[in-house]
Amino acid sequence: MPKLPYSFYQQDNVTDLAVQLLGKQLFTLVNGKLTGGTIVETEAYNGIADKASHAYGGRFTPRTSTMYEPGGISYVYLCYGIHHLFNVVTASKNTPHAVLIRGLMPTVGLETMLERRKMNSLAPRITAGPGALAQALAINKALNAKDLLGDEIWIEDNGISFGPEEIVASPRIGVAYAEDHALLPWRFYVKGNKYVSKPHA
DNA sequence: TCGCCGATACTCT
DNA sequence: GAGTATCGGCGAA
Repeated sequence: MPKLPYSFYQQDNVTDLAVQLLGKQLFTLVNGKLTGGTIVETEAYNGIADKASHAYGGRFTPRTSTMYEPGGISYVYLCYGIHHLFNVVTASKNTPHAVLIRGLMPTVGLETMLERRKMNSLAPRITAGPGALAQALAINKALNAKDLLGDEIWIEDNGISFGPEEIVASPRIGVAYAEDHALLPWRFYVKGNKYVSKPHA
């Protein structure tokens, strides 16, 4: 299956791009283990204009500098001291847009994922939620700022796409501090899918 | 099945 | 020194 080209990642409209990522296949190859699945939940972060973004107001720190790179690389960071979160950097250089991947339907490397998650049997929580899927795919800071057309972490298009009636737009999660921007419907997920994180619809 | 609550360490002020 | 784009265990129904 073809990997998504740079032209896909460098689109300016980050919310459109977040919708288009639903149904794409995310893979990692870590320590010789291939794991991956279908993306079923995303959130858009709209650069310097978005109060919920780390780059709000043009904030530029060692951590956020990755987001200012041209679209087509990963942005991985630690949240709440425990969880790694995986984002796709989008748009062109110096436009710090990003899409957070929040939910994945596992298809490849189930045994490896169960082992990494310390689970005995398959349950939706194996990859439902951004911290959970990062652990299942062995995503950590070593995978920050990686080329998404490389051979450690990448996204493929296998032709799966969801119709508008299958996609739900809702407010983003955990960003209540973003005031008026907290209610923007920039979280997108596949209706009824078991691998979507908490608030289902 | 649902909702509450605490863990935990890194980043920036 | 404070705040954080979360998860999972526990108890109640």
